[in-house]
Amino acid sequence: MKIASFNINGIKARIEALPAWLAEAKPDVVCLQEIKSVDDAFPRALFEDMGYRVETHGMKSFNGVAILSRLPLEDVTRGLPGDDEDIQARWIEATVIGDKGALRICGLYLPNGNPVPGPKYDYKLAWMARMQARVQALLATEEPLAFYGDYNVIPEPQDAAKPEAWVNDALFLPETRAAYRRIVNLGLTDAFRVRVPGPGNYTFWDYQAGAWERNNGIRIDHLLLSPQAADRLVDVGIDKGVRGLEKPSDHVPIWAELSI
DNA sequence: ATGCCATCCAATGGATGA
Repeated sequence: MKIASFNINGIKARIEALPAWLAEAKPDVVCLQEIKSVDDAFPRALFEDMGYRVETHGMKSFNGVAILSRLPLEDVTRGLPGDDEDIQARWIEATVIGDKGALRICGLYLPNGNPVPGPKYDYKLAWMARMQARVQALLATEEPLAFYGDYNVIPEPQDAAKPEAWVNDALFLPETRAAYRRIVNLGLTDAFRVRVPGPGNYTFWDYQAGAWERNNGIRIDHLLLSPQAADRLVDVGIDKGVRGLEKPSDHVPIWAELSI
């Protein structure tokens, strides 16, 4: 199955670009971030008519995640465990039923965290600790797992065109990268990085200052796989061309083909 | 650079993003 992650920066603004990419890329499952819509306002029928089941976890104005799937979904849950006070819509899980087995997929929109220091950065680090606990709990099942989404983390200097510009940013601070490594080091595989070494692979280009035209990008959207899912990894890619089309998101889709 | 662009909501600007 081909599974993608795409931060669309608003479903209303991407009402043409998202279906166009789906028709071209034909993913079986897509994790969306920043739908910026309440569940009732999400244009479900548009995607159902294309053959996708639609599961949303939205809120007014900001954040919001969703899973679109042409394969059956079971046991959909919403929200990242660990803080009943947290009302931000950033986490959704579902079990996808493939031809050769099941995959538990978690779609996530990890907090940005800027400015640093401050409550937003504290929230980011606390959220990452909660995610670490959730990943650890799921890994105990020894089932194939996929954690797809916008991590708002630049893992290494080679993941930014200008790493020096990010040294004081919440996406690249040593404490952020260490928190990200604590998650990866539970035993997850960065599906893109194990297949494509080297610099120059980005998933985000700012709208400002001609970042796209200058290829001033960063790699912050990641596909992390549990050992049982990584065993099934067939191919990966970043659909970079989407960034140059009409009315694009500032992120582009990233995908992996798994033999499941 | 501390917001050059974009989005959303609501109001003719503010909050947010990365």
